[in-house]
Amino acid sequence: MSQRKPTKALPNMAEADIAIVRIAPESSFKNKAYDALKEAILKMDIYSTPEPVMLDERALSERLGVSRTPIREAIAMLEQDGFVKTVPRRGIMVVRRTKSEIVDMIRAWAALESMAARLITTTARKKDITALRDFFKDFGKDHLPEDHVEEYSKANIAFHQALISLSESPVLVDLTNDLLLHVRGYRQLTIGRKDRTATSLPEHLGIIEALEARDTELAEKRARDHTLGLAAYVEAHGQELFT
Amino acid sequence: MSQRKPTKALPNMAEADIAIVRIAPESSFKNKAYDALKEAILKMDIYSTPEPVMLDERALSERLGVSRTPIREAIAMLEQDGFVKTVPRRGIMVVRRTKSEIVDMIRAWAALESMAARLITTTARKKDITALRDFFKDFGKDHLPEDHVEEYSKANIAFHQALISLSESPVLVDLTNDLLLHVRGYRQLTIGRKDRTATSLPEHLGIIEALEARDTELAEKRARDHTLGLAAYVEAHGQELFT
DNA sequence: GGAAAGTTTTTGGCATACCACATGCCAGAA
DNA sequence: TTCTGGCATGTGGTATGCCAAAAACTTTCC
Repeated sequence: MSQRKPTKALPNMAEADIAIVRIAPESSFKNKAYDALKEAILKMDIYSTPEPVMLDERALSERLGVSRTPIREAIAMLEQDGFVKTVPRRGIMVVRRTKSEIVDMIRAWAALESMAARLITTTARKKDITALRDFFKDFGKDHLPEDHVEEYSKANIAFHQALISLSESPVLVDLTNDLLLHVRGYRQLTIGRKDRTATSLPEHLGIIEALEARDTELAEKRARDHTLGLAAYVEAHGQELFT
Repeated sequence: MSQRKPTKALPNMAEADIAIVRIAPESSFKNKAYDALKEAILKMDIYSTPEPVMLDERALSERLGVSRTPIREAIAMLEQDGFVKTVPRRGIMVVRRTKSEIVDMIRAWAALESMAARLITTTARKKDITALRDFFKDFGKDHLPEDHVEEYSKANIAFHQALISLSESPVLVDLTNDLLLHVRGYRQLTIGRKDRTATSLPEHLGIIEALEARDTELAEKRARDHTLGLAAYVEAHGQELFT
């Protein structure tokens, strides 16, 4: 490897200064297809119909304007994620999770989030922890969460994601996001329920207080119990959602 | 779109009741390639060479005797797993993890395993818990773990996997297995170290005791602290492994 | 009529051809 | 000798076409 002699930095070409921006690498069709399909799957309500939702390679390739090859690669990736399942000569079906699977995922989420809380007590900055309260600053006596379920649900998700992020652990962040994507299909049906919403906010504040107090064990426990509470709720009341 | 006539659901074939198992769909080339490549990647020592290990689609397709298409689909899956990273027109490289990434993964593992321990105290059968001791029954005063590092390391992994399995949580099992696959490359270099091995076995026994006692909080704490101890160990002593 | 047999259509799996871009080598200019 | 542009070559990306199996549809025959 030859050393580059630091001669004159640039030849004195005045025109070299023209605004040249790095050209965009622009993602491949494979990745574009992956993103598009993933979004579509997350958006559709797969539990509203009795029979499973099927996908068709050729139809998709036509809809997206690319050939089947990148579509198939995207499908292979989605299958790794557990969003679809392809059966040879039958079709590609969007995976429907059972209630116990969802509960199981929420438990894993609880595990990861409690670890995040633990880490936060030892590394996060005070101001970042306090900032978590902002997600709920719009809610109060005259703006109750249980009266604005939709709005609260969004704040809820944002809070949890921000919380995990504070751990500065990429693995925890990624794993949790993956789990949330799978669970989210139900969230609009379960998290938002009035009876749970009422207890949710105080618990969140309790977690933040423990974090601020740098009480590792307490923060971990509160984070865990809060999310395990959701798991128990889904387990108890989610039956009607899985007709 | 033509309506599908709901004719008779099933013909009454009495002989359909004999134990016919769906004939093996005999995995596709895509999946075979995925398995083969995954195994090969896990087996290779990617940290021994300075420059990254590269894969070549065409070479692989020739070696495995299939076309590039299934190979590419397998690569796409491995990329989802985080084992490889493909850069357009440059190549496919086996991902090398940094020390902090490994430590991060071990922390997530600790989170999941402590949740598993928690669940086990409430659901597992006594005999299954007790059976966990068997993994270490060969070790004693005249057969010290620190003198049979390789053997102990295997028992160690088997123990942890059996432990997680007892939780009967597919999500915890899968997530942990994935993490272990990534961490394992280091395990032979770190877990097996004498100084840590000596403290490992007593900690394992401590976990088992807490499980048997159905002490949820204690079991969770011991499982967590044990694995966090490994994380701390790697963080402190693993530097030389990431030259 | 209706069921069995035959035919067409659908659908994912795979192979192959070609494309675009990154690199490296090299001849020719400076 | 050094630098520069062109060209050969390597590598992943994409488009197509064909195949086999399963499902859907038609025809035939009792």
